[in-house]
Amino acid sequence: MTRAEAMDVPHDGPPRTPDRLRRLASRLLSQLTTRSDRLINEGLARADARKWHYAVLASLQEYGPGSQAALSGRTGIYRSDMVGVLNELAERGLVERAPDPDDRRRNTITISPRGRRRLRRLDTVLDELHDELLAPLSPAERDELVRLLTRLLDHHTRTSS
Amino acid sequence: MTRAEAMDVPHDGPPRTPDRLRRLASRLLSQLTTRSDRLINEGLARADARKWHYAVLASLQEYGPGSQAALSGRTGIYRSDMVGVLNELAERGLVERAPDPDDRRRNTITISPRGRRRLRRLDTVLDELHDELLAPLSPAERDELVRLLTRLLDHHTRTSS
DNA sequence: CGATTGCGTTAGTCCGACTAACGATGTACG
DNA sequence: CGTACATCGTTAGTCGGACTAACGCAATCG
Repeated sequence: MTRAEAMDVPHDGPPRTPDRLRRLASRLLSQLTTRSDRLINEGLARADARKWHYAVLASLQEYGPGSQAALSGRTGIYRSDMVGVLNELAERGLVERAPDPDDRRRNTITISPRGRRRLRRLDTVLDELHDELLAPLSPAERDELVRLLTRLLDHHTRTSS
Repeated sequence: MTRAEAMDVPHDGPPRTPDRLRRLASRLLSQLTTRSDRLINEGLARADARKWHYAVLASLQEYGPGSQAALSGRTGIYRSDMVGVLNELAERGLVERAPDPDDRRRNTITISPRGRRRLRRLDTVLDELHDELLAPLSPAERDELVRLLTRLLDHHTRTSS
């Protein structure tokens, strides 16, 4: 059945990926994400940052101070992991953690001036990295990709979360 | 700058995700992939399979028998992890592992008739799962998505691998 | 008041990608 | 020929991300 196709790859040839796999959207997603994550993580590491840092700073900048739980909701970072992220941000003076006077169970997290500067810096770092990530696509195609991904993600978050 | 936007969410409102994050292609990819992986893994688990099984079976079907190293190359599974996958497949009688007479360092892996049946079954399982995954998109959009992802993946595999 | 709920935190699980090292074999070359 | 080097299968283990369990403590509800 597929015996004929085998002729395309005489004996040992380049180890090509089966067609069935290459067409699989789920596989394309995870393979690409692996590469994308590596690219982004390495890029951010070079700037002494991690993507969680960016997520938290952006969230604080756009929606103002909030409790750790609130940040968790906005960023998608699990509250269990939030502790560590905030520790890292606080160490670097990008964020301030103060007890909330209204509800002493929670901390109020505030972005510092240095945090704002940091955020701006990370914005450009991420821009460059995404330029690399999306290099083969035209601006229109990049938009289209983002549009499609957004629709899928929205669907799967509303439908099961 | 983003001070104005804060007005959209008065005091505590629904924990909405910052714009900066929602537009980030890398973030869309990893979030979506998390969901996609979960969907696929659970679906395959219900059929007593894992995606690696499918990858190996498909590779054997399309390119014929091969050494573990060859399968590693075709499927993208690390050779370290290959052992376990092949054990699982062999346990289920989907695959046969025989020493290669020409080179006694390697095993030749062959798909069994049962493996072929299995592959056909998994084909339809995956079809259904992808229908769920891509539900919000029209057929044309699904194609477009696959096209875009493929181009990106190809670019990043040729360019750094 | 007591029961329940929400918050921050610690610890730890699970899974996928990936590295290191090893024994057994095969290949190249002085 | 022999020795150095490469390859294959395998084991063990690292690392990062997503996620669960449980706890103490403060607030809130009935």
